[in-house]
Amino acid sequence: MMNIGEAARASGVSAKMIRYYEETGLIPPAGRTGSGYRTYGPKEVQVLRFVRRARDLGFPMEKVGDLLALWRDRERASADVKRLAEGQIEALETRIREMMEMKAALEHLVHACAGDARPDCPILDDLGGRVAANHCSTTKN
Amino acid sequence: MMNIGEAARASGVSAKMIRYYEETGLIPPAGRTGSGYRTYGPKEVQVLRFVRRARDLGFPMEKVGDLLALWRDRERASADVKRLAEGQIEALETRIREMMEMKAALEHLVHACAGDARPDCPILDDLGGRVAANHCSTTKN
DNA sequence: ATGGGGGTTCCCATGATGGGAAGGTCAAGG
DNA sequence: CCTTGACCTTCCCATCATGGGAACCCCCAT
Repeated sequence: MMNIGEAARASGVSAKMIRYYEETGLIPPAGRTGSGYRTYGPKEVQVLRFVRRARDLGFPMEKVGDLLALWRDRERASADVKRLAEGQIEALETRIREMMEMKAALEHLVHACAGDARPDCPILDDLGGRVAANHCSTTKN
Repeated sequence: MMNIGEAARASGVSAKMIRYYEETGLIPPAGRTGSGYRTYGPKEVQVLRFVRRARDLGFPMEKVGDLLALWRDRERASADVKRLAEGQIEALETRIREMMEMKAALEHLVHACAGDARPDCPILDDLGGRVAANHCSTTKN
């Protein structure tokens, strides 16, 4: 039996987060020593590592809860797990796409900017809503 | 002169956010009518649109503040603006990379999961820290 | 018994946004 | 003139996941 600090080190989840997960019901309340210290055994540490890995894969806490429930349910269908994972892949794809659009727009602007000591700057012109003078207009035709 | 609702519609920034930007000092305090309503002219709306576009490009509020300062400074060097934009591109790249790694890991797991009615699931096995039996182990040799 | 390194709870902050309550204001129409 | 509905004001709370820190208690080794 380990205390919360040891469990944190063993699982890679900070003590702060362990308490938070418990408070929000993601994980069941840990046992307590007579003086109120939380205690963790190997099984609890495994749960924490599970949570850690799922979070590392970008699952929001709520989905981690769903995954934990499936993990505990020996009657589960692997299809349910797969669905969750595919949903997460889609969520990631959406965010990746959004960020790549931002990046592309920025690269376009950066490309048009001289980046020297002069004040003229198509980046600011664009942000300010100006038409960017003569530099590849948005309505290309 | 428009009130905050009209300015919100004209700029694409919600009234709530306009007040927040003012409160945090990102934009200067708006003028007020005798009865306390905030008033906005075309110039103020342009500032709001500037903020909106910069946020759409993923700049955090702090950097938006920097951009606004450069925008207002007619002595600026475009190199300074470009540096900010390039920094933002890097920030985006980092986050994109992280998410693509998550996505790749998930795809790997999803690929290995039958996704049927049976409970056996390499996804859960992996999250639980098991070695995934005989299915392309992590230490491939 | 004392000191240092834990543990415990509770509150606050982040970043950017939305929701909502309580109360004042404005404009249009009866 | 008064009502009504849409709008404004401020203030508080919630999100999501995480960290910081205060105040206090506990355990072990010296």
